[in-house]
Amino acid sequence: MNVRTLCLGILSLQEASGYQIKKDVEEGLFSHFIDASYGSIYPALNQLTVEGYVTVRAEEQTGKPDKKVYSITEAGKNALAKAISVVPAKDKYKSEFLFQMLLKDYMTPEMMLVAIQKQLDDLNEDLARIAECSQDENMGTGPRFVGEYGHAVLTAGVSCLEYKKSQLLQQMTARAAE
Amino acid sequence: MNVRTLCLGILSLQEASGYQIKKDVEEGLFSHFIDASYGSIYPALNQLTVEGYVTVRAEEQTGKPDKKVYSITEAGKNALAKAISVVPAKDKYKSEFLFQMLLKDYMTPEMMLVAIQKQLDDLNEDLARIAECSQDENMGTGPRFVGEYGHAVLTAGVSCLEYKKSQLLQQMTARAAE
DNA sequence: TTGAACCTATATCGGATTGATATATAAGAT
DNA sequence: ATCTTATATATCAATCCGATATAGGTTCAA
Repeated sequence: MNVRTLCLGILSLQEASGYQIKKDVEEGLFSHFIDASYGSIYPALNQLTVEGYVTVRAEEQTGKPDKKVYSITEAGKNALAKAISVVPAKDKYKSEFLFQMLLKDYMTPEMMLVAIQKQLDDLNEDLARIAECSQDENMGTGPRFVGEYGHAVLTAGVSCLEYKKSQLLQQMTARAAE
Repeated sequence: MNVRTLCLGILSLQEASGYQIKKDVEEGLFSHFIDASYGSIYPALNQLTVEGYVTVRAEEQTGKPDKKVYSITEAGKNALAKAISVVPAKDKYKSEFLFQMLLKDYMTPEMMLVAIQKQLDDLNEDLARIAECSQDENMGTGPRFVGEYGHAVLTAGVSCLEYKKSQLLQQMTARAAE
């Protein structure tokens, strides 16, 4: 799945500027399973415009720079439906944290605690974001599905790490008492 | 975390060829949280050799092509310890599946079922891989930590999807009965 | 027996993507 | 006054993926 399809997907839910799309993938419900940078979003929107899958209109704003608002066309909706009606590729998950834990013999217990706490903070931040999005009563079934899946997975990660953290703290105090 | 650090990490556990590193990343305990292609592994190994962080030796094999076995040096171990003693970057998770579910209004129920089943198969495949690795009694505490975390998260995903799948099947039979 | 399919092994390259940076405007804080 | 933060678009070097090329060896059924 490339950034072009990602943009079509977001624009199928609401028209938006490049900046807003970036914000959606950074802070919205999308944030915990999608990523894209300005360097890929802006070229993608330009290409989609040329291909006729989206239209642009410049919108003046008071107190803010003008923005280009992109809207999906019928051709774009067809292209989107076609692009997502495939067997999904396997999830990609990259974790610097787990890589560190795998090599924890090279780390001090203090550094390990810092890493675990960072991971817990990250997971709880995502959970808070999902909880916030779930407030919205008129949320569609799609976002609800994604939110529930995310909640289940993140909660399991938090539980596991809270346990690991307590174990580590016990070990550290035991060692300090010697 | 770049591919150079990844290679150093793997070589700190065992000496290996570029091909073996790729296999580890694809099928080993690493597989569900790390990814790297030949196109990044081979250049990384060459660079690490020049930098003096690894050494190479050619090894002849009967019945197989010769291989270049890479070993980590003391300088390499120091560089590794330094590289992983940092606050870890946030996990990156990309899911084509969740993107599809978010836009499920553009999909048929049949296609949705296919996607959910694919995701279940992927999760169960990872769980099986972890179970297989956990057989090893002399597994260090690092791999055990990672295996337990992976097990917790993946199991939660499977439970959630099994429920979603049963709900969808009910809806489909109900609709067919009309 | 032969050739199709598959495994080990290294290497390269086009194209996609990231992360950082540049530019511009304006609100709000100190 | 000046600093930080937010909106908004754009570009680019460095990195990385996915596919492909090459080459020798094994297995096994037609």
